[in-house]
Amino acid sequence: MVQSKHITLDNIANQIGVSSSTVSRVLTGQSKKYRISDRTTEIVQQTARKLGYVPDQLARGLRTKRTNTMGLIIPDISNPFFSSIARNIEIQARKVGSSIILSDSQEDTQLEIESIRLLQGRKVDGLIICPVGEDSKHLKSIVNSGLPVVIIDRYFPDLDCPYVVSDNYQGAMDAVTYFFEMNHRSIGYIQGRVNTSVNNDRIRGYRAAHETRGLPVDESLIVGDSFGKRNGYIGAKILLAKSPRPTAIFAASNLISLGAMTAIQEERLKIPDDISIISFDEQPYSEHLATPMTTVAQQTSETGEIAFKLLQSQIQQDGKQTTEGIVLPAELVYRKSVKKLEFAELQ
Amino acid sequence: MVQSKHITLDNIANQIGVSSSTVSRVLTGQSKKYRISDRTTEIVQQTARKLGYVPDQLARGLRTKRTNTMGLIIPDISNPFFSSIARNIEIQARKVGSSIILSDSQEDTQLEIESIRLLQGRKVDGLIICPVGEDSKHLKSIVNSGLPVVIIDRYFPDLDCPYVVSDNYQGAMDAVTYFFEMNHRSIGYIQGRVNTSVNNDRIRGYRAAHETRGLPVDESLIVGDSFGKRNGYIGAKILLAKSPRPTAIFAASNLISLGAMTAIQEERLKIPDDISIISFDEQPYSEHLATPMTTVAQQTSETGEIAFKLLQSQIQQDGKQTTEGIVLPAELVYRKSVKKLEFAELQ
DNA sequence: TAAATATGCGCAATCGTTTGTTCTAGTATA
DNA sequence: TATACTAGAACAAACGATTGCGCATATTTA
Repeated sequence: MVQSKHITLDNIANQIGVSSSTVSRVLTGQSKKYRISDRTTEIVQQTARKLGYVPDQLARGLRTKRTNTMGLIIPDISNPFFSSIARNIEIQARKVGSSIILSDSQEDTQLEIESIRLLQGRKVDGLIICPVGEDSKHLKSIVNSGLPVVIIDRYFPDLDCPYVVSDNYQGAMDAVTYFFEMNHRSIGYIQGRVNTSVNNDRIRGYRAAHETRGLPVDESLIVGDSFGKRNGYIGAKILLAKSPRPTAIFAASNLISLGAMTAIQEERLKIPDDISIISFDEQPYSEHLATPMTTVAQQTSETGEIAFKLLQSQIQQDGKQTTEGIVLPAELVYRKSVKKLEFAELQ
Repeated sequence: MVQSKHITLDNIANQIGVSSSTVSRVLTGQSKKYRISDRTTEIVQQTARKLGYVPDQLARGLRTKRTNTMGLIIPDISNPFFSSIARNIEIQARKVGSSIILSDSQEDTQLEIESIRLLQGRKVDGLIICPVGEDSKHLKSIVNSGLPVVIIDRYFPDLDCPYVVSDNYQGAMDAVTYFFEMNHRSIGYIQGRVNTSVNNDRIRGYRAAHETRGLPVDESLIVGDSFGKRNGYIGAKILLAKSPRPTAIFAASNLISLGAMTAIQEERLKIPDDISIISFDEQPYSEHLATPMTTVAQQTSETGEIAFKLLQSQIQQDGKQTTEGIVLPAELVYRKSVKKLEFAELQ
């Protein structure tokens, strides 16, 4: 293999005595358009192949203003919910020859802002962001700058930008309604980060379910402030210490329920006999848990695919967005973590 | 905000009446070296900040031959084992201002090869690869090309390239030995992709544990051919159908054990009463499973961090690698999925 | 006071591609 | 035979940043 270093268009051009522009045109499939002869075309292609030419995307991007690269900013890629989305974005990207630059914002708005800067410098064609905070100032400024952006998992009412989210309202409503149907009346809610759309919508669903039944919401049953495992643990500890103890817990994420389970275990309580639980986020392991978990499943692979396609079309239309937002249904997956209370058990 | 479009060095230079080279030198912190006056330095910095200058990494990379970008090729980013590694790589990268281009090879060698090409074109400074197949030809050719590469999770004896792997041999040995200590004698092994170093080493450990005890290996107890969930399901089905049935199953990955659990459930068997199981890969949910799972824990975050640092130092030393390979211990996490057999239960 | 050195910065080439324009033959048309 | 096309390809200017070298002044040294 004569792969001395890096083969450039000029290398090829010199090798066969044509100009680099000719080589470029052939290799980008513009032979016809620029009337390159079949013979020349053939020779160029052969030589390129023989030398193992790989076009320099930096140079190309510099010239064309298109890098076929997209930025993906995720709060925590190790969370299977996000990594599943990421995977589907990557798979779509590959299909059209795009690459994904991954940025883990570590649930930190400051890092998120830094990531945006970084990715802008890398001249990504567009950005898919799962924003971490309540504030959308930095997002607004980048959307205004004309860079195509798609938001996932969250949305901001005052931000004019396409988004893909689950129907968190309906999902929470269904879950809590199901609790009601199983005769639960005291349902704790371990929420995620407050003031995010995800959380707001789920809370709204939680309240709406109560309202529909004409039941008041006990505000002291709403605890927590993050989507992490630790918060699940703490939230459950608090809920379980109340008396009377709530009979059910609604956990706002897979990590929250994991933490909650640890707390429940520590208190030597059994699911669902002592406490019922429903968790947002279906996971491969949900059915294999000590008590198979009733969950609210979000469509992660669809989220990824749609987000990418939304971004793509936005890029192709040169930043002009046509779609407003897409809401994907969230579906309750029934398992064993909710007990049907007999009326005798109710206080 | 006067962020018309993209601010370049020239924009700044014109604005304040200096040359773009001066601006460049100031902004890259070379004022002293090139004797730029404090006054000029100050003005340049202010103007750059005011205009919101973000250096074009494409142009910079084209000129400097350094992109501060690394490629990461992973078989399945939605697998928490890999996403955990990916996360730690990204966190390290961020610390030094590097970006990660993520490529999901979808367990397909062909896609892996494509990914390598793609990333080469994007002029990554280096590559971290978790190779999917048994073949290392394509890896060898890229290592020879001088591009810094670090292999993770696997290694190839004939490939001169730094790697970071778990001590799969020891991990498997410990697991199987523990089975023996609990009086198991018939231990099924649901293996992953054959002929990968991971699998080879685990098999070696499995065999060595037998050998140490002077016990023969029943080859029919070694089943399976992939690290996926489906294979776990099928493998378990096969093992459970044998008679006499093995008393224990060693699952070569988190996904395999997940699949195996489904099969075990279908057969209406209980862990550990009817069948004991140990799984490779510790997961956040391991302790919350129907039967808390005894696992072989790999150090995923360390793997990511070390891999990145290995790559970094290789890049800084301009491709000359000094390290051979790093083996991280794998630790048995004891839980409840292994039953101590009474001798009466042995055939 | 002449020579030497220091200070502060600009010139212009370069990285590898793309692309609008131009150039040169050969061929067709009038 | 002069003119007009056409085919085929080269020229050269970008894109934005970096960097070796050079060029003026200003200051110091002998």
